[in-house]
Amino acid sequence: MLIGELARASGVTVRALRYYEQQGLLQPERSSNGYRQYDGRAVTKVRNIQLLLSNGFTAQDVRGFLPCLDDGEVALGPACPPSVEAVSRKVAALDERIAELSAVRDRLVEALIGNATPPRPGTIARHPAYSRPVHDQRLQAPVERA
Amino acid sequence: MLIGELARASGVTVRALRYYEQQGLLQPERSSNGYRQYDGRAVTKVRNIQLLLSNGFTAQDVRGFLPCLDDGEVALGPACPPSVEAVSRKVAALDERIAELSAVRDRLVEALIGNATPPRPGTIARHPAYSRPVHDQRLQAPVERA
DNA sequence: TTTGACCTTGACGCCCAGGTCAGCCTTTAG
DNA sequence: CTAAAGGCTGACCTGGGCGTCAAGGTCAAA
Repeated sequence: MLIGELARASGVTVRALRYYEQQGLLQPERSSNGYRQYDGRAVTKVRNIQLLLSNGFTAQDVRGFLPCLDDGEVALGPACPPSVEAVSRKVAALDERIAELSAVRDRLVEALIGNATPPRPGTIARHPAYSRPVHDQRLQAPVERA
Repeated sequence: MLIGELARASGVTVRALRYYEQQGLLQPERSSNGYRQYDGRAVTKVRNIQLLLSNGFTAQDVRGFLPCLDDGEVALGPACPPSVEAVSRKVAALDERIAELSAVRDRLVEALIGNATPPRPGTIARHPAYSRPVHDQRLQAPVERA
């Protein structure tokens, strides 16, 4: 697929795609006329890249994540100890970030509910409508449709 | 407390504090000599500001969050319907962001564990060491110690 | 009284993630 | 053959979140 199609499919701009490539996040093939050629997996990959970038990670951070987000074919996991360690660190970083945001969320919910209830750590009046959401949507798994 | 002390206490730079003020996120008192004077709650507030900024929110976004992060004295909650709605939207935005990051996290963990296990949505081989962390640290509640 | 730490307001600079424009080439449709 | 649509590179611009001087005021200790 060409760059414009990928842009539409993944919801980012053409400019952003070229920028990602310049940052080493994408390596599309080139057809004889010089046009970039992406395969179907790029859609998922680009969505994931954008997702990380829009959540406060830098392009360099994302470069670190990429080998594992790429897809199942990549040699990773227990067979590749150094990268396992690296990825573990990434997971830890993500956990930290998620915990931070969750904390802010909870604080907001507290503000919403406990009007006259000052934030007393320990026993917090919780409204059922604002209990923890599910957060279990799996990340875009590669959808080979091209 | 003076700006330098707040900076040390909250872990941000003096420059950042002045920037936050310029962006309308902080309104410290001024003593007769023109020095900024912060109270104890500022430490918490600043931490929360920095937390949001470093997680992809803009200063404008943070302005929207502030009234509820401020602390218990502020009139909010059911007594203040428009802001309740606004805050609800913020909570939703946070939930979305948390879900996104959680998804990335899970994908990474999958890469870590399921070496020869391609990402099959539904049944995913999970390693106990990489099950969901707790994420239940409450946000910095105001600690009046000054 | 002088030194040093800390404060003030500008103002310019930097990085990052793109936006935008210019000038040109290629492919498809009429 | 020509126009429209899409692609290419290069270059400059932008906005957000600060870093970093510059030039000076304030205050406590020596």
